Amino acid sequence: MITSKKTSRPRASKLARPSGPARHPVPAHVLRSFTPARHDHRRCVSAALSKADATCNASGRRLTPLRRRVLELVWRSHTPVKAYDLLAALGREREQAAPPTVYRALDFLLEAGLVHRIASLNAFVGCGEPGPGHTGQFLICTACGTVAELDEPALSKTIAASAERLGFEVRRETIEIAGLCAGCRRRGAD
Amino acid sequence: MITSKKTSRPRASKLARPSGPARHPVPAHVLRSFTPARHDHRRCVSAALSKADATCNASGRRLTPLRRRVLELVWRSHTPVKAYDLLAALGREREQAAPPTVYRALDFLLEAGLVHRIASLNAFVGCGEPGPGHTGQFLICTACGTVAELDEPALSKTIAASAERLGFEVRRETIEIAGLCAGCRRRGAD
DNA sequence: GAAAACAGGTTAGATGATAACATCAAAGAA
DNA sequence: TTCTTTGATGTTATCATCTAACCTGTTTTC
Ligand SMILES: [Zn+2]
Ligand SMILES: [Zn+2]
Ligand SMILES: [Zn+2]
Ligand SMILES: [Zn+2]
Repeated sequence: MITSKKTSRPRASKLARPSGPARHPVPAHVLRSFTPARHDHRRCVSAALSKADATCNASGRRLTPLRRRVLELVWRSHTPVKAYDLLAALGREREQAAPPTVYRALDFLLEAGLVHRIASLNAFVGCGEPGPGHTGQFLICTACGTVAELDEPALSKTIAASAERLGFEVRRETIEIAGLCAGCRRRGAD
Repeated sequence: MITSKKTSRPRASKLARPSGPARHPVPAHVLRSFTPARHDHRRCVSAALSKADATCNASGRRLTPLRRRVLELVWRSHTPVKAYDLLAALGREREQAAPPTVYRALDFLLEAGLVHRIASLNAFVGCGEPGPGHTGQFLICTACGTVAELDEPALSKTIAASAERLGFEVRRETIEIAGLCAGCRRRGAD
């Protein structure tokens, strides 16, 4: 884990730019997702928790200790977490933990836009950029399990155009791309 | 169901064209999906079964009576079917039907590309255009439950470009767009 | 025909998610 | 403050989805 703690914000454009004519810069949190060995994950966690505090305060939602703890557990890695794994983790630190405990916390976090559900995996990941009107677009590495969240307006636009032609009104997008991340490709994962 | 059985193929272009400058024609099976009252669904079913026979023959797969029957049940509508509904339907017509019966049949049909799994619904739909290298892109009406399959190269291309920038190798796309179909919008569904 | 591969039956259980009701704490109203 | 309402969590039970493991019979292949 390399830290570089000083600068107030890691500059995405500095780190990114693998080659192509990137029309818009790759967000920092995406990069961190796919460089698990090379980043200080504690920063991801604390950033996520701060943002959660902020957005909940702003929207009048109550980020209770339990909910906050579940969010923290979700953020233990960039790999999607199963509800029952969360349940097990909770069970280790408090006596009372039943399925509804964790599912209710997850419902809250989903509602608040702090986590996303990965439908194709029945699992949950923390959202790196919580905010309104942001739909989940995910790259999922089948080798290391890491999930990176995209935010490609072009993608949504293409979908909107397609839907438009059929008179279809888009409400929710579920986009989950499975494959191999750069790291796993390099080390010849299958 | 209104029939109009005579013409050898329903003309997509005739029915479609809601307004826009459709860059490529909307495939017939997509249109049929979203006009449930206006098409002879028996044609969908028999077409699907013929194609299934053909592709299985071509690829040396065995479309056994059970598998064929499950496919037929999946095709009872353009609405995704739950595995346990299939199981119940099977149970009504034969004595022996347990979960593995239907899940194994579904696995086969998925493998053969004859049905798709809708991850966001834990359900299955028949594939209108079975064939290799074709990834699922779905529009799902939350009001009437109808699912239409898209095949938008532009969409895949956009995803590929995005993935490229991150060095990500795409293997499988899960694209499920929930919303309202034209019909349900007209009749003011929510 | 024997061996191998495959389809399906059968039993049991793992995993994922929710319903319904009880209890307690926080937020608002009187 | 005290009452009231709302919301968060505990608790129990159950439903829903999916799979492992083992067995039997049927095709394929040699
Ligand atoms: Zn991290
Ligand atoms: Zn990876
Ligand atoms: Zn039809
Ligand atoms: Zn509809």
